[in-house]
Amino acid sequence: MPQVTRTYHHGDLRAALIDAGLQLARTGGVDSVGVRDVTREAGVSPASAYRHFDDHRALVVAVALAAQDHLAEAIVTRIGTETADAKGERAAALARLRGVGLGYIDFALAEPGLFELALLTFDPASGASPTVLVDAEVPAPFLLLLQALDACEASGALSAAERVNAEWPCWSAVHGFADIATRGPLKGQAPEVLEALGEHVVDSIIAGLRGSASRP
Amino acid sequence: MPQVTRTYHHGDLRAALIDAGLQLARTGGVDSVGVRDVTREAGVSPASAYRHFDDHRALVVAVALAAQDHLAEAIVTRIGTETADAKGERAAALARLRGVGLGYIDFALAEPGLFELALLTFDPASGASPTVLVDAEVPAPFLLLLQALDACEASGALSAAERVNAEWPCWSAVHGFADIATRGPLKGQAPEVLEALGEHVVDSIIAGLRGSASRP
DNA sequence: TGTACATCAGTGAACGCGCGTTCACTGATGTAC
DNA sequence: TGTACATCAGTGAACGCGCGTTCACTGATGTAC
Repeated sequence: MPQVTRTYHHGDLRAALIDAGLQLARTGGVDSVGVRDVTREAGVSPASAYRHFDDHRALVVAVALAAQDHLAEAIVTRIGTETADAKGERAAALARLRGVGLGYIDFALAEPGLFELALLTFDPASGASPTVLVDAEVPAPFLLLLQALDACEASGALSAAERVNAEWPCWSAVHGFADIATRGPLKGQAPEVLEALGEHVVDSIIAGLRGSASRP
Repeated sequence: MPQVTRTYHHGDLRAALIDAGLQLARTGGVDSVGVRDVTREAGVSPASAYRHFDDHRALVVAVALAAQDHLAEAIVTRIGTETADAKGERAAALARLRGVGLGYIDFALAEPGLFELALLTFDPASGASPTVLVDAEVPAPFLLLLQALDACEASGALSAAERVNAEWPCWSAVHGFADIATRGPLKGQAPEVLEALGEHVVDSIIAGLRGSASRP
C-alpha cells in the first residue's frame, strides 16, 4: 500500500507526540510541554522522542507550529462570519479586518494555553522562524492581517498613507487585549464581557487607523 | 539611634535580596529570579532567604512589585516631558494620556526583563494582588492610566460616552506593542524604529477612542 | 511460498544537574543586671 | 562601665524531586533470496 502516512511500531509517533503536546498545553501552557510529559501522555518511553526531535526545543517548536495552525483556523472562521452579510467591497474589507482581530481574540479566550504556545512562533529567538518556517516565512495569522489591510487599501477603506505601518497598531491592540484577558487583569471575567470589550478594542483601533490625522 | 532602617548582620538583607532579584531579572527575566540565584547574587546562603520570604513565590512577588515601581516611575517621567509644552487643559490632558502610553513602552524597551516581571503584578493569579497589594488594590501604572483618562473627560478631550471602558483599548494597544517589541516579531529592531512605531500605536488608539462612532 | 536477515522505532535503566526546601547549628547583636 | 545571657539572622550540609539526555538493547517490520 503506497500510502503517504508511514506507519511505525506505534503508528505515526511524531504526530502522536505533537498531539499529546497540544493536549497538555491546552491545560498547562508552554511549561507543560516537556519531553517526559509529552511521552508520558502518549504512553511511550521518554527516549523515543529523540527518534523524531533533536531536543526539547525542537519538540516545543513543532507543537507551537501546530498551535499556530489552530490560531489561523480560528481567524479564518471568524472572517467568514464577519464578512457573511457585508454589502460592498469596502464594507467587506473592513469586516474582514475586524474578523482577523476578533478571530485572534476568540482563539486566545477559547484556548489560552495553545495561544501562549502559538506566540513562540512570532518570536525570532524561539528558533521557529529560520529553519522550520522556511516554507511560510510569515506566520499565517500575521499574513492574514496583512492581506486584510491590503484589501482595505484596495477598496478605499484605508488611504495609502493610512495603510503604512497599520499592521502594528492592529496587532498591538488585538494581541494586547488577548494577553490582558488571558494572563492579566481581565482574566476570569465573564465571556460576554470579554467578547464585548474585545469588539470595543478592535473597533477602536480600526477607527483610529482611519482617522489618525483627521482631528487636532 | 532610632533609625527606620533596621540593620541586620548583613545590613538589610530583605532589600538586598530584592535588589539582587531586580539585577538578575534585568538580564534574565522572571525565570532568573530563583531562591538560589538571588541568594548567590547577594553573596549569602540559600537558606537565608527563608528568614524574609515564605517561599520562592513570595520572593518573586516582592521583586515584581519593585519592578512595578520602576515601571510607574518611567510613566511619570514621560508624562512630564509630554505635558511640558502643552497649551490648554485639553491639550495637556491628551499629552498626559500620550505620556502614560509612551512611558509604558519606554520602560518595556529599556528594561524588558523587569517589564516581564512587572506584568506578574497585573495577574490576579500571581498572588501579588490579594495580600501584598492590600494598600494599593489597583496597580500604580494602571491607576495613572485611569487618572489620565478621567482628566481627558474633565477637559472635554473625551466625551462621557467615549470615556466608558476607554482603559481597555488604551492598555491593550500599549501593552500589546510592548510585548511585540520585546518578545515578538519586532524584537531587535532599531530603537528609533520602535520609538516611531510606538508613537504611531499610541496616537492611533487615542484617535480611535475619540472618533469611534464618528465614521461609518 | 517460505525462510534468513538487516533495519531501525521504541525500551528501560541510568547519568548529572540544579532546583526549592529543611534543620540543627553558630556567632554577632543588643539588653539586663 | 563591665559582664552574662538571650535572641535570632545567617550558615552549611543534606533531602527528594523531576528534568533533559545517553546508550546499549530488543523485537517487530519489510526485503532478499
